[in-house]
Amino acid sequence: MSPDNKSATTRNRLLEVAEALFAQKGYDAVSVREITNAARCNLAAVNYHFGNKKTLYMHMFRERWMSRAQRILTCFEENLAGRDETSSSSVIQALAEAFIKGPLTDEERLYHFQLMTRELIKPTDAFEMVATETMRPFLEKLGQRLKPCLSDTGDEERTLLNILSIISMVIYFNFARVPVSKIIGHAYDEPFKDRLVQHIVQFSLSGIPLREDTR
Amino acid sequence: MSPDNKSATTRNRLLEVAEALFAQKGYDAVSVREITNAARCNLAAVNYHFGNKKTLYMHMFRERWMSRAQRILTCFEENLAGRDETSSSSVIQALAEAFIKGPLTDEERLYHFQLMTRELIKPTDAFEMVATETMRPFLEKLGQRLKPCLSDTGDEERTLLNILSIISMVIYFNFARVPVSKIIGHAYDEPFKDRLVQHIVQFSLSGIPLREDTR
DNA sequence: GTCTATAGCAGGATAGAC
DNA sequence: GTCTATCCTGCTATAGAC
Repeated sequence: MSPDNKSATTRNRLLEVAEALFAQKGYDAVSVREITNAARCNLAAVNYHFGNKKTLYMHMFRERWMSRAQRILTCFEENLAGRDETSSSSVIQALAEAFIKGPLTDEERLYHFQLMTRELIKPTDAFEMVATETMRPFLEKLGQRLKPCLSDTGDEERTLLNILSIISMVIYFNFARVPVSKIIGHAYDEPFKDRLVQHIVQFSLSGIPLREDTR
Repeated sequence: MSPDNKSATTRNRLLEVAEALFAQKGYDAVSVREITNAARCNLAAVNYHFGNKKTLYMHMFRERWMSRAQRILTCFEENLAGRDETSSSSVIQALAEAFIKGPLTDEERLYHFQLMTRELIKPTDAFEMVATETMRPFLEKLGQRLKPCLSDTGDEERTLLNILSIISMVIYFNFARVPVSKIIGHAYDEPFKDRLVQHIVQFSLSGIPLREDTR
């Protein structure tokens, strides 16, 4: 119930390195030995603290991934608080900034999106947890913000597709950073992130910039 | 050099089941035993035909994934041939249809995108191959088609971001079919795919549909 | 080309000393 | 709570019969 400091830090180190390794390599590609070596503790520590490897993964998701998602959501609302909350561009910019610039370090952000993308391709028990406790409330909140701005409020499916499309860009430009960097020819530095946010806002609001005669 | 039919079919069965299993579970989660059992052949067959597990994966990517990508590209160009090739909506619709409806069965399409997404998260040697032989030429071709329609032809980065944003939606709505189905409340049937293509075209051309006073 | 048998090793998990 | 030692299962890969 009240673990002493030493056990708490071992437990936390395990969660920390587990997140990094599971994100980079995927659940099956990481061995418990690799995790405990990286956390500078004994092989048996995983079983002592979490019972088994699978439960470590679930605890990692609950205690680290979901709290990060919460930080992003909080950042989104703080971004919005300082702006016109009823304008669609404010909402989308607040959203894009929370995800692409946001409160996370570049490393944290990469791991966060790698883990989520892995769950999207091959959902585990963690996905159900994330879907009900994080994604659904977030989609609801986002829907409430955006619906007043949308013209087709009657069509629930179209509204959802619009929101998911914005999310798809945010996800893509985060989890596919390595190949995107290769394609555009430079790294994800701060100026580029600013341009990326601007691009997402503009694309979401009016699509690609078209010459008048080619629509 | 000229394998008889029997060996060819064993080899092909191996490639076929390997693709399905690697796509669904990821490289490390699939054992050679599982593959050879599913292909109804012997454990040693993988080593006889491909040397080792890793080489099987690479051959699978080269012989199955890339030929599928080629079929999608061909479909894109056929879609385009029947329409106004200079209109941006034609180009985007041809693109979205090639990927979302296209020449693949639903199962093939799912595997195709799962494999690509796995390579995006954690690139292997296959990614380099795909990047140079498939993605780059495809981006070039797409760029040539779309650039004449875009108004900011001077800014290479903005052009790329626009193209990547369209691609991000196509990828997302394919690889995340399961969660998207849950969110929208029904399966990816043909009518929905039509609506999805229309949505992607419209979103790409003009973004979310806004009420006049909320921009 | 296909099979069986097995070498050789790495994996998750546990028992029990400290 | 942390460690060492160990069990046992399952893995990749290969040798060699057919």
